[in-house]
This record gives sequence, structure tokens and C-alpha cells, in this order.
Amino acid sequence: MLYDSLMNVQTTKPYHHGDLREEILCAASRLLEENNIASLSLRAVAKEVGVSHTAPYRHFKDKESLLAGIAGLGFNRLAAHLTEAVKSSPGKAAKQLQEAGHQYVQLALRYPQCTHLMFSGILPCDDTYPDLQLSGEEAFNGLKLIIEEGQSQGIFKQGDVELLALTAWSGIHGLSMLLVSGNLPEILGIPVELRSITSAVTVTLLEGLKAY
Amino acid sequence: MLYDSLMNVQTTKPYHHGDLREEILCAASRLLEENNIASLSLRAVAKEVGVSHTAPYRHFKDKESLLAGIAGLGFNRLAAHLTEAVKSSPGKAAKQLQEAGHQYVQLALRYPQCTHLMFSGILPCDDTYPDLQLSGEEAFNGLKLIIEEGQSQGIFKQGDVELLALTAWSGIHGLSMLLVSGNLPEILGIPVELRSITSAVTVTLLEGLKAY
DNA sequence: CACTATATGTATACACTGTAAACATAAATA
DNA sequence: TATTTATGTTTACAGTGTATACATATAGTG
Repeated sequence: MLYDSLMNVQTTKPYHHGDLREEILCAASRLLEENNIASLSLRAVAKEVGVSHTAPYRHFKDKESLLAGIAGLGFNRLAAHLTEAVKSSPGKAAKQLQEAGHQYVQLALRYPQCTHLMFSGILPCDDTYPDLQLSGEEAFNGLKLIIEEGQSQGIFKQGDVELLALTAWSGIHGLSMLLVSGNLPEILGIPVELRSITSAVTVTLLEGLKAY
Repeated sequence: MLYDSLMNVQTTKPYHHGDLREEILCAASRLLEENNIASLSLRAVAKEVGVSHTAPYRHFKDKESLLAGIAGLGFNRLAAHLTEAVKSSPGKAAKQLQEAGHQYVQLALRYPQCTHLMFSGILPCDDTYPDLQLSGEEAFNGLKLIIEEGQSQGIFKQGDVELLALTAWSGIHGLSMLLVSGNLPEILGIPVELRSITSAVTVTLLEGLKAY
């Protein structure tokens, strides 16, 4: 130890880990995507980070709590990309919705396992994980903003904002989930380009949302 | 044994189980819905049926194979209800789509855990489980029929049938998944009636699919 | 019928999992 | 400096999926 500081080199690793919570979250996210949720083990995560297999329990109540943390990252990512989509085309609700849809699908495909985790009911959606709940609502708010924008400009039909936002969300979400779950490739023909599929869905959505 | 037949009563249970495969599938489906997929154990299923914990391996290669069986039942159920929806309103594509959507959502809500299993990527969607693959395609075919019907009657816009069917599917599927995963109740207000939500989505879908 | 092969069950064993409990050490605080 | 607290490790245990060897009932064959 004294020798360490003399050499100004970390030859023996310190007992306390700098930011273990963050490192565990990061490693867990990575391992999750590399395999799948069923085979993600707390012990493997600990080994990956280089700590004992019970060390994570100092930062997460249990495995579910860690999973909630990963899902939270996913929701934050989603919310960020959706608000980005809104900001990228100010005033143009149709373009916003199209871009939001594209971002949604792309994120889902880039982090398929995390997407499953976020939306497969493994985690409770009540107030067990307030952060998670908040992140989810934030993501949904991005869509609501688009609907409100479109309504106030008269290009979307009037009606309950939440209901219309839910409708748009359903279309985009459904496409994403079908793509991610792998239920599509065997059903559609092989040469389906992602962009054209996404467009097909958002265009139909836009037609359905249009003011008369 | 001789005594059994004399008494004409099954006092000692037979070594061989009549239809163990079916009973395991049935019990597993029930246990799945009573809890969730993470806590469904092969051993619990075996105990429920009253056989040793390795008995299921005579009928299913492994746990995943059993899960595939359960999911298969779900896809068959879905396909049956969708074709029922088609047949219930012959010639009226709009009505068919509405009814199909309603059936889809209702089934998802009645068997939420099975729905997750069917669409959460736990099971491979390649030809590992041909039956499963077939059942899934059959369900999708129900939707394609509706689209074709609507197109031939001129009430739906022309275009790639698969792409339009996928669009419709996405909307309905997305709504179902959001409802089932529990991500909605905390986001929408409490007093949301199912029927009105489903209608909102299918109506918008129909508007979007309408011929110009 | 007897005899054998096969299908279907059980018993046992093992590696791996999540997690509780007791202990160790570093950091913060008084 | 002394003590409390945060953060790590070690050990232990019950539950899991599944491989292997064994047992028994059924089907098929001479």
C-alpha cells in the first residue's frame, strides 16, 4: 500500500470500488444485449465487473431492482430521442411524428433485449420503482406534445389528446415490438427494408389522424 | 393390482400416466398465468401434475420446448378468434377489422403472461419450432384476409397487402402489448374504458387505410 | 403365450442461481 | 483518535434445469 503510493501505480486493486453501481448497470446492460434476459445472471455481472457475487447487493436490493435500473436507462434514452425528434422539426407535427416513429423503431432494434425488459411486464409498473415510472411518462409526453402541436395547427383531428397519442404510440410501439420479437421476418417476405416499413405505418397513422 | 380390478376402483395410481404431455401443457399454462414467466419452474409444473420432476423430459426436450408448446396454444387461440371475427361479418371488412382488434385485445388481457411469452423474444422465431411458426403465420393470415377483402371492395386503399396488414397488426398489437405490460394505467387517466380505447385505435386505423 | 424392445416413468447427482448472514475493511464523522 | 457507516468478501442454503442411470409398463414379435 505504501509501496503503491511510492510507485504512483495501482498495483493492488483497492478494496473499495470507485463507482460500482454505475459499472454494474453498464456491465449488466451490455451482458443483457449480448445474450438475453433469461440468461442474465447477477453472478455473471459481478464477475464481469470483477467483484464478489454478493457485492451488487450493496447497490441493488435484488435482481429485479437491477433490471429496473437497466429499464430506466432505456426509458431515458427513449425520452431523449423522442424530444430530440420533436425539436428537430419545430412546428411540423407530421414530420415530428414520422421522425419519432423512426427513432422509436431504431432504438428498439439497437437494444432489443432492453426493449423487451421495458415492455414485457417483468417489472411492476406501479410505484415500486418511481424513477422507472417517471421515465416512462416522460417518453409518452414526447408523443403527446406532437399530437397537441398537430391539433393546434389544425392538421390533426380534434379529440382527447391522450387517446390520440395512445393511438399513435400503439402503432409505432406495435411495429417495434413485432420487429424486435422476431415474429415478422418469417411472416413477411425477406426483402423488407426497415425504412419503408416504418414509413408505411407512420403514413397510415398520419392519414388516420388527419383533420377532416 | 389384481385387487384394484376386483374393486373396480383405482386405489393405486398407475405407473404410466394417461396423457401426461397434455396435462403438463395445461398445468403449465395455468401456473404461468397465476404467476409470471420468470417464476414458472418445470419442477413446480411436475409437482402440480403429480409426477417426478424429470418426467416432463419424456415429452419436452427442455424447458424452452415446453414454453414453445404453451405459446403455440396461444397462437392457435389467436388464429381461431381472428378467423371467427372474419366469419362473423362476411363481406364487411371494416367491421371485421374492428372485431379482430377487439378479440386481439381481449385475448391478450385474458392471457397476459402467455401473450408476453408469445411476443417477448424468449422463444426463437426461426424453424426451431415449426408448429409455433405455422400458428403465428396463420394468425397473421386472418389479418391479411381482412385487408384483401377491404381492398377488393374498394373501401381500403390499394398497395402491398402484407404491408397494410402489418400496419393494421402493428396498431392492434401495440395497443394490446401496452395494455398487457401495464405501462398504460399510470400514464393515462384512471377512467379509461377498454372498449373506447380499442375503438379509438381501430377507428384511426380504418381512417388511415381508407381508399381516397 | 413367452420374450424382448421401446416408451414412459423415477431416483440420484451436479453445476448454477438468487439471496441471507456473518465478517472485513475502508471512509466519514464525531 | 475513536467510532460509526458504507461498501466490500466469505460462507451457506434452498431452488433451478438437466444429464445419467435405473424401473416399470406397454407394444411388438417369435
